[in-house]
Amino acid sequence: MRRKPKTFTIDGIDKKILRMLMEDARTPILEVARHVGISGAAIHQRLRKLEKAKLISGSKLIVNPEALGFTTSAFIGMYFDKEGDAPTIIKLLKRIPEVLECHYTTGHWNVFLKVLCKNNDHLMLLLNKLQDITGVSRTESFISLNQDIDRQVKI
Amino acid sequence: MRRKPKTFTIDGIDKKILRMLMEDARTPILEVARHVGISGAAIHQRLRKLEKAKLISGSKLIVNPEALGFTTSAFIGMYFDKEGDAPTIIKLLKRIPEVLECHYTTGHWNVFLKVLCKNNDHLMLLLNKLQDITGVSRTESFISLNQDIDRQVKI
DNA sequence: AGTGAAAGTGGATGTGG
DNA sequence: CCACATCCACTTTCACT
Repeated sequence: MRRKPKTFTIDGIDKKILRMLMEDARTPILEVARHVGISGAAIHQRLRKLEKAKLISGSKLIVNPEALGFTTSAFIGMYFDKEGDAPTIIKLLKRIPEVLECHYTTGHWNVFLKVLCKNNDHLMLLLNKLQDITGVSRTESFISLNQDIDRQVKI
Repeated sequence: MRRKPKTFTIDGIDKKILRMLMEDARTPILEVARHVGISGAAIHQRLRKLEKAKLISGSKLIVNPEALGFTTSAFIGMYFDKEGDAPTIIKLLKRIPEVLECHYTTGHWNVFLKVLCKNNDHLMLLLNKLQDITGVSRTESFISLNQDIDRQVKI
């Protein structure tokens, strides 16, 4: 199945709308309208257009993990015995809530995870759990002591 | 400055509210109310309480980078000549829009980046730019071929 | 594409249980 | 901590430009 080029031309007004809502998805449309200088109805139409073009894929409430006691974030590179084990292992990883991201990567590892734990003890338990998965030969982990940048694609 | 333990007790209703809004921050409060079985006013009060407790740190419109032509995501580990160069280098990294995340890490690297580029050529240019930063001695990069999991902390 | 207004719905708040 | 009722603001749609 061949797809057309998915890139979509958006103008300066679209950019302003997106930039505002990327910072706060609950900003009232009328406030956006005042900011960009067109009517609320026009903003509404543009948002529908952007959604239809799949440029907007939703909105999320952002929770602060630290307030829930999750203070240890880490990256984990995993080596598998066989490349072919990947689908099965990934299915298992999806069931582990501490795993926030899972990437297939080039380079050293088969997959690369971003995980979130309450503390170092919790992370140790998680590492043990990951290493016990059948088909996992080795893991390498890197604790994130501090995250200085966290943002989306620049519009 | 010593801080009290920031963990906060949230009950099952709070969890249901958060889970719904984490999937779609624009879900009407009244719909949440119907779902959890209490009034809209009560949901509103709980949300204010959760915000005051810093458990909610905002909401974001999620844009789909692929629809904008950004199809190459990668991780980059960076080595610095001196640890002390970090603040200066991080300041420069903040000005590079392709850098979406920047983590101080234990282990191999001084910092670890998540970047987003349009394609491999674009990534190459970015790597050159990063390597040209004064104080950067070496970089290692891992292209994410596919991301299978992307979520927030489990409530 | 954008405007303006109309109609419906949801958000915010205070009083009371 | 929650329900109910109120008021105001916002969303959504439509006819027109």
